[in-house]
Amino acid sequence: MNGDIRVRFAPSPTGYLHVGSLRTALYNYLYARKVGGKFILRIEDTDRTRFVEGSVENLLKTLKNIGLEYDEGPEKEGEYGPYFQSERTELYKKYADELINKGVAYHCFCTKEKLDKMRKEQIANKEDPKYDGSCRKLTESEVQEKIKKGESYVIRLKIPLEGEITFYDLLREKVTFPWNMVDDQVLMKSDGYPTYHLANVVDDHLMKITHVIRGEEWLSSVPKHLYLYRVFNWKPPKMLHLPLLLNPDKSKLSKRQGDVAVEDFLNKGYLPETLINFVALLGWHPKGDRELFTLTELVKEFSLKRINKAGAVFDIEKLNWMNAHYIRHLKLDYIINRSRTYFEQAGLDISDDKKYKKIITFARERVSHLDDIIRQSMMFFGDLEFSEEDKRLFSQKTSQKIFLYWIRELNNKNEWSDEEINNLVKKSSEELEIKGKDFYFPLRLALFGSSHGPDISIIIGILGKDTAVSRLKNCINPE
RNA sequence: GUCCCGUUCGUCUAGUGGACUAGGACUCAGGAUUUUCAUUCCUGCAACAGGGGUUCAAUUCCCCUACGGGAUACCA
Repeated sequence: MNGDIRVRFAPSPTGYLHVGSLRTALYNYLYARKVGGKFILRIEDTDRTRFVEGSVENLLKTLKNIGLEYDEGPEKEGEYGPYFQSERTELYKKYADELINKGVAYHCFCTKEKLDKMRKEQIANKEDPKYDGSCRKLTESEVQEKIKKGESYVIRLKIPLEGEITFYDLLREKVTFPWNMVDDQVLMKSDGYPTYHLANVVDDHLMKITHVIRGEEWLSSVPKHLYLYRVFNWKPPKMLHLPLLLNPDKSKLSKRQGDVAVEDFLNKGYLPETLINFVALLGWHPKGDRELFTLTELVKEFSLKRINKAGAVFDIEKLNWMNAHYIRHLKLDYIINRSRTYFEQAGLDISDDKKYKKIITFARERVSHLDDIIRQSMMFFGDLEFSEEDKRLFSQKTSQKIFLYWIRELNNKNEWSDEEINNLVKKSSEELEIKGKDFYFPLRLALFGSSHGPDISIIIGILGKDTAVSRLKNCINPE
């Protein structure tokens, strides 16, 4: 029905996928899926000075890992490619020339040094820092002469000098900017690459983008963009500027105050399900109180109208809670598979499937991100280490009695069910007349390495009879 | 500085001109369950930025102030 709706996610490859960008991508994705439109990925790699080797691959991988599939983009060519701006420079040049010919753009030969100096003086004089437009006045022959001499130049847009522009943002109704606040934007840099503003407008038009959904940091650039649409005589897309994601101190979410790279979260064992769910709720909320959603459910619920206007603090505590929830409630096999890599990294042997499964069943209740699952499982591998205090507890008569009793009983059989172990717990406690803490603490400590923890039956179920017995023997006093 | 955007518990948010004693979630505190730990469950703490209007009535509409954020690059 809305097959003509086309949205895009247009990151620049400067390192990693930021969680803020993830949210932008997600909202674009959700909207496209909701209305049956197309979701396009375009790489905005026009700044070669900030380009980071490998970051495109990284970005594609992260998008894939998180489960956001695009309809057109790198490695998935559609009708409107290429989807790398660096491969479209001829196009931008063509359109920039067109603007020059129309008289709405001009060559500017001002050096960076000159511009920096101008800006500093303007600030010192309490003027608005702005290009003074000196190259606007150059005649055609002056321009040609400078070009012939090999002077480097940029192409600037001739922004109207007075009046104002009003446009409609899907979130905030009317927004008005006075033109004298808008600078003569550089369209083509001296290295022959376009700036964001030109490339973005040209590509959005050529790629038939109908809705631009992006971060609020672009709101004040809208006048430039709309002016470009006007002088090209193109129909502008609808615009929607998302509120920013914030640090706890309310500044723009940044690396300095914690993780912001999606891949880092993924590596730490935050599940894609969590990240999607959590980030979706930062600045958007469906009707009602529900907050746990799968991607598919989000698509069903999503509506641009319910996006908030105010910035949202990225609260790691709530992320942790949600991730812990998913770790506990998603399919066990899924968590088992996702956890494997952490055990491998730690060099722990998980070749015994049954044992490994039991460990995950136990440990998933106690972690909020998967890389922590190792700390919760260590005690089932290798030898336990005990403090002096632990050893004092072991050497108590009652402790020794418990250990001897259990070694003897356990050795009667090779396979023990949970129920049998629980019965043995009861029986031994009664027969030895040792109860509560005095009974459980030494036993659990000897088997598990901590006096607090799961049921004895769970511990022995994971360790197996042989390991359990050998751990108990280890705590028997020599005399 | 200037322009633009925003403002409900500490945080994410729901909400409507009167049903609001402002709802949910996270955190925190207390309790129940559990031998202990974790889980689970219950209870509690906690907000409409301030000031003016409009109205019979404003958290909800308008204006101002304050505060926060964004932009002000040959970065995106």
